[in-house]
Amino acid sequence: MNYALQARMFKAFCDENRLQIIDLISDGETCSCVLLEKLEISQPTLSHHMKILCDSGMVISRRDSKWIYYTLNQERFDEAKAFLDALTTASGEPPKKCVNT
Amino acid sequence: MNYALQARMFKAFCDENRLQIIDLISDGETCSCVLLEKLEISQPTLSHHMKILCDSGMVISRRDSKWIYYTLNQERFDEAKAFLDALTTASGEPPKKCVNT
DNA sequence: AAAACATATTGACAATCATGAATGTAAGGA
DNA sequence: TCCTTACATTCATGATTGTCAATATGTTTT
Repeated sequence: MNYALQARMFKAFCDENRLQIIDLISDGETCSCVLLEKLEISQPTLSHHMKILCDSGMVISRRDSKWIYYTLNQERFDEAKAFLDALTTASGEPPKKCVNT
Repeated sequence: MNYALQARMFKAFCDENRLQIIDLISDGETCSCVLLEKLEISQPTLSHHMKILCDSGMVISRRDSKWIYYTLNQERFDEAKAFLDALTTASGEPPKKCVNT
């Protein structure tokens, strides 16, 4: 099994600014300008993080004339949690003992 | 609120090799040598990943004479899942609308 | 004490990443 | 058409990361 996709998914959660963005968006659809107001980062940096969040599928964007609104993709978060559950559950295989006696 | 600790926690899940290690350990206490046998990485690289996993608190190590055995710290995984739940749940604050009209 | 084995640390390197200044693009208003 | 606003992209830079060879440390065996 290859874990590349899941590793990529968790990269969305590896940056404090992205975690704060997710937390803000979790309260409801949020405009870029509100995020920019609350985070102490530049506009290009915010744009960079939003691209990562959208590419990872965790966040969905919607354009309304000049503005862009973001929402959480709850399905993907559920997938992340389900993956963590599956990952940490014994998969039937008995734990192989140390190779050397 | 500061998300530095949580961002650090998720870094444990950001590498495919570490995800595979976690998956292997989830079947039961596992020796370094077994991990080294199953992963296609060098011994120093494995040691590096185990250090990250232990420092993040997700994995616990135990020495038995020459060998070191690893187990998952299930509590920490539960914390991670609980954090994801809290993060993606509306925190009461109504979503602030776009600053500009 | 010496050799063999298991794991950790150091050092070097290439790759990725977060950041912001400058610039580009798209949309609305004058 | 020009100007302003909102966001994206490009580019450069410093920091972090994953990797392995070489070496060190700790443990058991001979």
